[in-house]
Amino acid sequence: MESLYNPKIIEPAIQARWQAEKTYQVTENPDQEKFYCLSMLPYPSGALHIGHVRNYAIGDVISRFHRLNGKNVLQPMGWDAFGLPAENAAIKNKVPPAKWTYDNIEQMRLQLLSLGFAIDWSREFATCQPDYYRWEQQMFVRLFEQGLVYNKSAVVNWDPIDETVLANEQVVDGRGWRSGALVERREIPQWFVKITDYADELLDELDNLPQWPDAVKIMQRNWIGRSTGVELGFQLQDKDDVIKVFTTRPDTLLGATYMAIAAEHPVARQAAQHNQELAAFIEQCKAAGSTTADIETAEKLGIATGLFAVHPLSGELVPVWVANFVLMGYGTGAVMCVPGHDQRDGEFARKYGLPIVQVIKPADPDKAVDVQQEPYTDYGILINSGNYDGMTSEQAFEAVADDCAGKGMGKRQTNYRLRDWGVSRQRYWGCPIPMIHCRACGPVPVPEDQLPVILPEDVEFMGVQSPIKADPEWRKTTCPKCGGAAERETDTFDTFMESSWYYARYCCPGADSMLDERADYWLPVDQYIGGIEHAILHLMYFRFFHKLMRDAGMVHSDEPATRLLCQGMVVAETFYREDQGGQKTWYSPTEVELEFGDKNRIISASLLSDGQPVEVGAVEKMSKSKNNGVNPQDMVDKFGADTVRLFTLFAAPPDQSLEWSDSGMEGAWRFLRRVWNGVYEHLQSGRPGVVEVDNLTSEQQEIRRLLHDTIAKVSDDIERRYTFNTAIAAIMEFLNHLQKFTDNSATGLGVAREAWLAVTRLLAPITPHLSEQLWQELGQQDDLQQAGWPVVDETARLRQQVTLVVQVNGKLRGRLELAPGASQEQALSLAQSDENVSRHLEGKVLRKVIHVPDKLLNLVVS
RNA sequence: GCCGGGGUGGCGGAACUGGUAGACGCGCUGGAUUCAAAAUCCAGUUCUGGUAACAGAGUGGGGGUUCGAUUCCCCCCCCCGGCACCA
Repeated sequence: MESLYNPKIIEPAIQARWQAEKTYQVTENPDQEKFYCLSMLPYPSGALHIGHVRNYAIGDVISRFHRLNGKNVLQPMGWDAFGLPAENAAIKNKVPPAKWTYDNIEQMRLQLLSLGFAIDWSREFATCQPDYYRWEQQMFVRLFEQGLVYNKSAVVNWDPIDETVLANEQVVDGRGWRSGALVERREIPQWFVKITDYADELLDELDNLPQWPDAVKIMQRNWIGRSTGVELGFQLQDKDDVIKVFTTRPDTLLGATYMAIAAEHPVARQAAQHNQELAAFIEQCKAAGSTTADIETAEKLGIATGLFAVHPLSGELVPVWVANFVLMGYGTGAVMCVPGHDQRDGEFARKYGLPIVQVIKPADPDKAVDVQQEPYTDYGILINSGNYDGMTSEQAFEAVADDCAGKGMGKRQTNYRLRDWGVSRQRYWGCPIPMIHCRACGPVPVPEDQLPVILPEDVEFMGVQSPIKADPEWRKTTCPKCGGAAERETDTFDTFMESSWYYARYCCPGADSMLDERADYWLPVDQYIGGIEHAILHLMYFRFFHKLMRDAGMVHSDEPATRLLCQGMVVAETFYREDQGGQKTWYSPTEVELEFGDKNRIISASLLSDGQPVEVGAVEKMSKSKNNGVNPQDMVDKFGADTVRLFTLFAAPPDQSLEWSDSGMEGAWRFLRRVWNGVYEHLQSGRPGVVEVDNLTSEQQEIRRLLHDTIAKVSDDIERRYTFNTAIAAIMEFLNHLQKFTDNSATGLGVAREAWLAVTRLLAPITPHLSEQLWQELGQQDDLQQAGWPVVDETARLRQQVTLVVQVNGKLRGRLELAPGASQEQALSLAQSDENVSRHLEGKVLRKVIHVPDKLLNLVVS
């Protein structure tokens, strides 16, 4: 055995063996329990970042743990290859998006290989390959035929200078990021998939996901936002139009004093034809941002249309306003406003001097309410509501709903905040939407035998215009229905489409249909791992698509993933200098030297190159723009993959953000070297003898007790708790004890051998290269995989003594060592004879004794 | 603005079901080794007072429940993620 730990030699050798022996390639084996461990597939940006390393290190620990426990573990990898960055890179570097993407994949695959993940690479694919996306086109065509796909106009960000649609992130302070033009809201026809048809199931099924984080389930519940209420019609005065609204508070209906409609509402448009002021306001609304955050943070503005609607119950006339906080895409594009009992309606009414009427009073008569100042939004008792006076809100809800229904003015309805999934993108680098527009027949799906509609890859992509939109030849086709000249759809799919079913395709490489029977063996995913930023959108589409595939008979479970782990971001310190113009230049932490003052607080930072000071910024998510990223490849080259893996797992629990630390890396490196040296010295100490567990010294018993406590803790931390940081801490703690155990008798060496063999395997999911090497050095004939995960010897864990904490009035005053199972009387008399405890009891009366056996004794005195 | 998460020593974090706050690691201090340095090893390290034993304070701030609260409840502050075209 080499005396020095040298990962540069052992890691590539072991990786080469894994590759040659296809160690991690798996096939369906009905006789073996399967475990499908999936990490979210990366976007091939060109360089692996620490966030990827963290994600895949977590997945690898879980995969390897279950492999060691005898399961048939599938851990695949692929590439989320369509998307906006490839187009941006193409413009910048004058390289076709496809070439840029494939080159990046090559680089990133090498980086992943050097980290030693137990991945079945034979299943790899990129989502931009026609062999992949053709099945998603087929799915879309079938959904269209089932009526689950429809076309409607929806708002996009329009850049009037570049004449292109911008993504939300391409809009900076209301302007196009390249052109600087003020961005407009514009409506264009787009394709939608009816996810709302599955809203109830997506909501209710969350209760069947006990192993998903509560945070994710709560966010999804709120996102779907199911509410029950009443849809009401307000007849316009002297017109045929009826404005429909939805309300969850029909009990407040008599308090409705005005209505608000969206700028895009047909009634608003019509009214604007004879009202210049209104037309100008509608134009102004178009110029505002379109995201929910923009709308809800913007100042609430409105204007009267001059129209009045008839209140469905009172028959009174209420004014109709256009307001910037009502959106056409939501519900009916109109709301009834009850300023006495709704926060936003109240603010708006006070601002524009609209009448406020109280119709609910608190059930508690002592509670003072002045709705002119502050709306009362809770349920209560009805007042000023005619026949409904005196009813509770709950009773009035039913009565009002019934009465409106009776008059034909409304109906009970379930409403969702969730909107249908708009899948159209006006971009080139995406999966072509397989539709044909025929003048005679309207939209017609591409027949299945003509799929896939292939995206041309060898294109010049110099500007903002999509090459398939710019090329009249690509568009030209014939209508499958009438045979006449027709045009292809030139929009492409939202990339969430590809990432919604890749997990299933991994199960069936090369299948000549979307999926085949192999999917039944592997699905559902047993463990899914990815960033918390995907808690709503991706994970909702992923669950939705699984249900679509289930209803198409392709999969036979209701949910795609049984257990979910969301990891936090990777953050690092930032440093910058600001010039006179306020422009910040960001410096990499590697270029900066820190000076520490009193209590090791950072007092100043300076640039290594010129010695001049730099400002210390916030600790932020690693990014190119803040120049605070760390290249994992540099770290692997310097310390080896095992050290990088160990540090990223040790520095924080997986669901919290991870702060990068160079010295922390060195600590991880030091630990692995201590493990190596420990095995080396153990092997030098002589031949281990047989361990007879009934015939051990107390020291030998103690080290075995600590070992088996450690095995139990590490197993639980990895399998149930996912706290890899505490698992590693427990191994470190045990190593500290093991190094002090210097019993070189034959039995002592036997106990030490048992410990080293266990430590090697406990570390195997985390530092697989080191563990495999040490396993061999320890003279094992079988490979580590066959030996499996260490087994806990419960009898070794039995304690002779436990520590009982003694408190007086809740304050720690002493500790007692006693045999487990001691009674309260025994504990109390021992405690009273303790010097420090009795000092605090002196002159006091014992009022109460609280005894938690083998843990704590609290003496309450006065 | 709305939804979700977080805040504990100089730093990353631990305390799993209401029961010893600070495990483990980093950093720092002192010592051993060395011609010297690196590396390694040993000891110490929440704060205040005390040689020490020990005492007091302490988990973002304020209040509450409890024999006992980092943990449960109420109010507030700050940071992070998401908000439907970044992935």
